[in-house]
Amino acid sequence: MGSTDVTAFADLEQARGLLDRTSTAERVASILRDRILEGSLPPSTRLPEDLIGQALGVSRNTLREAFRVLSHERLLVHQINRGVFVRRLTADDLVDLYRVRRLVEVAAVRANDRLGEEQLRPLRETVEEGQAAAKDDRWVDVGTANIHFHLALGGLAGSPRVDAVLRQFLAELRLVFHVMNNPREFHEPYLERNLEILTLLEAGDIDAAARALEAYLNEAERQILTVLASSERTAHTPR
Amino acid sequence: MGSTDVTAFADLEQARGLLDRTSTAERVASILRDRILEGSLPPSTRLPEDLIGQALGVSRNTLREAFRVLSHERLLVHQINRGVFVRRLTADDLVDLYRVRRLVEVAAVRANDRLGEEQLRPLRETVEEGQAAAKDDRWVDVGTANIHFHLALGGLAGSPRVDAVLRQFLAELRLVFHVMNNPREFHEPYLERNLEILTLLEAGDIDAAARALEAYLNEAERQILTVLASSERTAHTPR
DNA sequence: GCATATTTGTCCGTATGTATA
DNA sequence: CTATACATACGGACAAATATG
Repeated sequence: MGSTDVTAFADLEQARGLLDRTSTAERVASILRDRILEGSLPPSTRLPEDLIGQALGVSRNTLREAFRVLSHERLLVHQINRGVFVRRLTADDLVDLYRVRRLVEVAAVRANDRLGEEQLRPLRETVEEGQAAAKDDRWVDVGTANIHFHLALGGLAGSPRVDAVLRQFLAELRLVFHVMNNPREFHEPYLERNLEILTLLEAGDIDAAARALEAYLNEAERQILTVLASSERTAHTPR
Repeated sequence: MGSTDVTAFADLEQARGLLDRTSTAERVASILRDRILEGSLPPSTRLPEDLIGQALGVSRNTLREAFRVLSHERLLVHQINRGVFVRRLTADDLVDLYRVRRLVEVAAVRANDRLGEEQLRPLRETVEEGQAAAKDDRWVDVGTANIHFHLALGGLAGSPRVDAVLRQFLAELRLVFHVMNNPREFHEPYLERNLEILTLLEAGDIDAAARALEAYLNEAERQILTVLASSERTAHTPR
């Protein structure tokens, strides 16, 4: 589309094109964020300033700025005089994340008496995104589409700030998805449940959709919690 | 407790005591945050790195780390190659902030079927905090107590993350309170309304309390919006 | 438990680019 | 349009904290 081929490197030079309206620190944060969310930097990974700085070709100062924002996003934890690590979620974190999801997503759905076409469209699109991924056995992408569906649900609140916080919470949640080592088994069942919620919303039954959503969240929480509990016994949190 | 007297300076040396578990950047962020929220750094104020760095006795690198976190908290805006400024809220921001307040605070209240004593206590304390401040004509403190009351309402969700985001949104909101130049006229009426909400909660009428809260928020939004609209015509936002 | 190596925290100097009087 | 002020980003320095043999 642009000059030659862009898809190859997802690195620093990426956004260096015509509109360089972002600082180096932001670009670095973006790269690290992607790496963390896709799982190539798993929880508890240490990120030494020297190493990462050289790998990305930026100075330590710039890198530290990027670390600050990712720490604020709760994707990294900053331990003073020890460095930064990829966050490892505890069971408490997981419980709290589902608590806020229930609060925010359900409230967003209930914020509407009925839904117009422009509100339903993103929901349909993300459901289809998941179905398409499933048909090609791209189960990790199914998980991503699932997150997009729930972001779209949150979008029903019609609030940029709700969008932002929900996006951040769902990103945080992805940190724990990596412990689910069978992505198909984990993500596939939710395809149907998302469709169910969508169908209820299309039928105008907001209340039933909200209750289905709540049930969905409760079950997902319980499912992850069992896996997480067993994995916490083996790998202990670094203090 | 420590060496001599500590209460005098609220500056850098503040937390330098026994437990120096915070970095300079965090302390700087904390100082600037306080200055912004108390209004001594009003919206649109520019914060040149050199000037502020010298004033606080920190290097520009450290200061930039602090700027990053405050930008992420939406108290500063970072304009590339131009520097950072204290955020000036637009009418859209205000509308969105009240939208999320309605969503989060009301949902937090409704999250409980009935309230126990440990849940009511912080609500009572913050109401009393406001009444005490009013009796002494400390109207700015009345505003602070009001924010504390609503934080306590959000606390009914029982979620650290809800607490954190609500705290941040209410901090952001304080940016606009400064345009209300008569703090008494602005804050005094809410004393009674907070008490009303508390009384309903004590009576166990969650639904009525939630509706009173919603009405409260609608009215406050409208009130600020009129003042803000007139002030926006005079002082224009710097792009 | 100690001595040493590594890494972070913080500062400074400086070159380059960008915005503005 | 030029001059000036300022932000961006880098690299080096060193003390203090932490990890390692």
